[in-house]
Amino acid sequence: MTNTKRVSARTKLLDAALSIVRRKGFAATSVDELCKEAGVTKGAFFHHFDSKEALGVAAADHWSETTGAMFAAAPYHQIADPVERVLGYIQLRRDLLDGEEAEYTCLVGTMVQEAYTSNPAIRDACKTSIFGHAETLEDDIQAAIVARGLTPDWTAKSLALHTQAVLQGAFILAKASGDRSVAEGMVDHLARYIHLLFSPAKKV
Amino acid sequence: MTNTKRVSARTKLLDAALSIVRRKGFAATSVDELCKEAGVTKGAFFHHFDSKEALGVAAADHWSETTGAMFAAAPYHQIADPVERVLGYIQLRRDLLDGEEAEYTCLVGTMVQEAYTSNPAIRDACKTSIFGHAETLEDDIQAAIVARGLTPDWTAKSLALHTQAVLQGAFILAKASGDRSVAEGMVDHLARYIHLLFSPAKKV
DNA sequence: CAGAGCATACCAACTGGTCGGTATTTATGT
DNA sequence: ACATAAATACCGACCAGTTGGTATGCTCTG
Repeated sequence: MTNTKRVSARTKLLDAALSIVRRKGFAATSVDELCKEAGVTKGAFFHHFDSKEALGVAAADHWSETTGAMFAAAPYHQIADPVERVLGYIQLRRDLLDGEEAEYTCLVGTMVQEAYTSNPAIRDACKTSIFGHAETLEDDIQAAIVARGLTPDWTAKSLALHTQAVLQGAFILAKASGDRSVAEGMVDHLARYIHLLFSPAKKV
Repeated sequence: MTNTKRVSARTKLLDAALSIVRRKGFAATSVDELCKEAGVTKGAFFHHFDSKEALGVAAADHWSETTGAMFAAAPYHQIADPVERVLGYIQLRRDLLDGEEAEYTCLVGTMVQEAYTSNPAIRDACKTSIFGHAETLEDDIQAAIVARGLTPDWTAKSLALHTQAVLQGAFILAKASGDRSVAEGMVDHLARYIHLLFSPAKKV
């Protein structure tokens, strides 16, 4: 729709939202604060977004796009064995925990807790982001099931969602403890679970 | 300290906080709203709590006490086999997902996401609640390790925390999707993981 | 000059918090 | 047992600052 020459105020506001909302939550983040961080005025804000709620929806979409592009370009996709590919994804998520300071958490996981009853539009945008990302894992998991000749009593979809649940939960424990390394322990358990599920040493 | 004959305003405010904060988040819950729900006035609020922040800390503590008492009284503790006892806990958590309308989520998991950078006192109270609850599982898991004669490369503590991460993450996915049954799928995966870890069919 | 992009000034509603006062217990002295 | 003093619990009007949102106008570019 818009051309967005240079760095538009809209993009700067969305980036500011990603940063501040992840730290403080959506409700605690004021429009003024967003504008100050982005270096624009309130007039610019309400020129690009009809309301603070609309900014929340746009931020969730923006999050889906940026993270989606990042995971799509990740090298783990080139691993031949589908089981190793799934484990490659989990290893990537583990590596990301050591990333930039306090920039490791998930925007939509944070927002949806505040919005799931009071703000359907934001909740739906968060839902699309989380479940859409899970779908990118589903094919690899299904291929892994076929490759190992399994006939599990669980679905590829449910396991893909389980990985997201573990990651979201790991973020919460990391935030509560103030120590990101505890999250690594959770991800290690997840990797071990995947390993056990697809291990040929299983019988009965 | 206080005797709290009848139903004191303090208790009513804490109960109101449990209800509203879990639905809307801490920042989006106003003091006025809390008072209205509790049926008391602002004077009562600031008589019992120095600030809204102090209410948040007290609510987290209140949450720890009520849920702690509930889990302590649960029948799964009487299961003889420690592995089955751990699975009994997970089954209980699964059953709770079908509980009262929108009353299945965790107060401290919601609050800590908003408070972990901006409010150390609340964050610490949430940390104590989550990690304290995890500790009640640790002994059973350790006993299970001994009972099965395992020498795992993971600790009872890390597995206890992993269960909490799965549950917290399951809440987020349930909120995002508006469907609590997806959370059941995550818990089932957790139960399967526990089963595989302590399964005697494992080798190498 | 038309319209997108943005800035400034402004507003009503709401925010957390204060303050003087009153009702209700509880503690104490006799 | 009873009066009284002293806390404690609670009320509700009020406040200054902040909130999301608006109205208007300037300034570019095509």
